[in-house]
Amino acid sequence: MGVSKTHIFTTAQNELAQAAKVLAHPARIAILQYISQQENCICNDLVDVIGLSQPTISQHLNEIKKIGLLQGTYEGKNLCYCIDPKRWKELHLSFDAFFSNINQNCCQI
Amino acid sequence: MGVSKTHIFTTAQNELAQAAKVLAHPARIAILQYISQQENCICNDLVDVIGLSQPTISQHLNEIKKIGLLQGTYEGKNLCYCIDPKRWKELHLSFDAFFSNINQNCCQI
DNA sequence: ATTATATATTGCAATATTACGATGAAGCTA
DNA sequence: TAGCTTCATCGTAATATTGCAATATATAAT
Repeated sequence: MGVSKTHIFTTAQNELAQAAKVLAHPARIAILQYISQQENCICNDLVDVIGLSQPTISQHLNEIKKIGLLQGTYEGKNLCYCIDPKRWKELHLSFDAFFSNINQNCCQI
Repeated sequence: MGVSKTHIFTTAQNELAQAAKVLAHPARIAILQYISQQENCICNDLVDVIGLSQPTISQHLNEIKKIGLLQGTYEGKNLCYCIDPKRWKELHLSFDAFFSNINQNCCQI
């Protein structure tokens, strides 16, 4: 089989899992960390900074873009990728809500 | 190739990605949410609550256990799985630090 | 128009993940 | 002991992910 049974879970559960999946690769963590620290940036920077090939970086950027974390505009021949701060904040809140919701009294030993 | 080049990233980046990978499946989100709300729980509960087979639940629990998020003890024939609140807090802080670290001035449009 | 540079897409190979039936191991109950 | 319950592990099939070479596309500069 190998297919995730997404239909048996809630939308919120699927969305959080989807977001986590984007963060579930060190290259994408590194890319997001780098981008979030720049005034602007282009893909070619990332190839040098991260150390993966240009097609691979492009694919990772695409994954990040899929969950709306990037906003990009062409400036001349260079593509300027930036974090969408609104979406970033949304995800921050989602993860925070998930981690905040825990019963600390669960069978302590 | 298909192998993640973990060696070109920092330990922190790999660890955060590894933690995110555990959250990158709706079943594991659901399991964690369920367990964190219970005083204690057994795998058989989860099979009914989540709706996946017992071996699949067992595998998911194992993934969650790998990053130290579960502490479990046998109580009679039943296994009592619980969240490790210390580890939970650690991960909460890691994700929080990641999301807090953003330069909001990045080329806004 | 031609060339150079930057990014996207395609195709493919290697590996990882997801899921479950079958089976095994461990403990309880009678 | 025999049967039952609970959970882990094995084996296997389907699908997803990761990575890159090759190639395509798009803009800039000459």
